[in-house]
Amino acid sequence: MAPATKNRGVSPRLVERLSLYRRVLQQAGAAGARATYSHELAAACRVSAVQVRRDLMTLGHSGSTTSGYEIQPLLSVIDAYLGDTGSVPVALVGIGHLGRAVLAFLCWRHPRFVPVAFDRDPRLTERVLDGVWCFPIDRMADAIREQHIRVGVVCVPAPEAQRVSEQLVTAGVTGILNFAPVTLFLPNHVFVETIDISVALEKVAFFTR
Amino acid sequence: MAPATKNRGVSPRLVERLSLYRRVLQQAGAAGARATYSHELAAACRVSAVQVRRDLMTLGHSGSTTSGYEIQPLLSVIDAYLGDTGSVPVALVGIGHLGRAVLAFLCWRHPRFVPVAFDRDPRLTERVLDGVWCFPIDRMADAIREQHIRVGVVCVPAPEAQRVSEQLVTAGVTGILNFAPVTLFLPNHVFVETIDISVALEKVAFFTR
DNA sequence: CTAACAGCGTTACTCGGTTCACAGCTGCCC
DNA sequence: GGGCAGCTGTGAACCGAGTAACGCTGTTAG
Repeated sequence: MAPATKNRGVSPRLVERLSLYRRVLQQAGAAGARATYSHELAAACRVSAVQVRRDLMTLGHSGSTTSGYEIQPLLSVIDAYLGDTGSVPVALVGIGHLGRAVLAFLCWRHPRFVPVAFDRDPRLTERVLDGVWCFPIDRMADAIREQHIRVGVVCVPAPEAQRVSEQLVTAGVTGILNFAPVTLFLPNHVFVETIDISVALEKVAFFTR
Repeated sequence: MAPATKNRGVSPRLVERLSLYRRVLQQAGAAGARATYSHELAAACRVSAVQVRRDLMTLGHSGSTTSGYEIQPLLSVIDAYLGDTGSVPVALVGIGHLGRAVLAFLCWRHPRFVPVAFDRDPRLTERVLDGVWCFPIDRMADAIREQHIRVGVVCVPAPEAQRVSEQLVTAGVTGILNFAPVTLFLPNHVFVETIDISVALEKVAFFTR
């Protein structure tokens, strides 16, 4: 009755942790480290050490008992598992403050994801933002089809989110990161991850006392 | 080893769902509905119907067999449970695009949360944004203490997040919503919720295939 | 040399959350 | 009026994620 996740047999939590591990390992590697212990990686991610070992076990990766895990090979394994198939084009809809925040973040900090931006407002489009050309939204479907874009990011106001995401899906997108505080109703084969700032704040407010 | 949650005996998932229920119920009520069935509420939140009933059971609320749950009383119960103690002041640090997005969202869509904004850059402060006065960051500790602010939102770049959140905590904040892609190390009594856009995107990219 | 130690890999278990299944109730239709 | 249909409430079963516990291996100190 809640089949929002066609998990492909993989736990989303595991993917989240692997993504965290990867980031920490990249930073550690850039800082000159060559190997890490499970408890170090665990502490850096607020996770238990056995959790790290178990996760790496499911990846089929083994470390050495003497110096822990070598960073570079481990990174390769994680990349392979997460499917690091080169750059990933992303359709970003909505260039308000939130959209621009995501845009800047992707361009400067996450070169793997290559965004293409769209907005309804003609005052925001037909120009370059953070090195990305912004299209009017009626060009969206064509652009998605031409570039075989599979991932969409929805940064539009709540009332437009459903319609925009439907357009994304009909154009070929199969995974959506949604920032609008609404639940999207889309075909089951589409993976939807909603980041609901409102709910998150309520949660913090609740546990803050 | 990962005691980041001092759950207070309550599951964070439950709080998230209650927050969703509340929003849906408010919208339904504004649309003129007077009562709703568990399966309707469930569908609107992408949850199973028994989950809804069970959640409401833990709240001690009962619906009627004939017409489901009356919206107004149910809203009251949820409000009471989530601790709707009037307005909640929020310290928002970092007025870049992300910060302004959160700011606008709070001011226009979520009047319960009353933000006060801070930034390091003097070009952004000493003025009004979205009806909120923006202070330079060296006024932050005083303002938090004076207004007894307990909730903080961190929208600063990753390298500054740790330092900023430490300042928030020493000034009296006990709950933080963190948007920076880093893991914060703070005293155990502080509740931290991290929204990691980078990880979320990786997850979508992974399950999109 | 060997004994203590530290870290990894793995299995068994625990625990919390979700779902199943069913009982009870109420209105409706024939 | 009696059965039927549909909803709620809830004890019990189920499931999966995380954890504890333990054996193994290599390292170090005495």
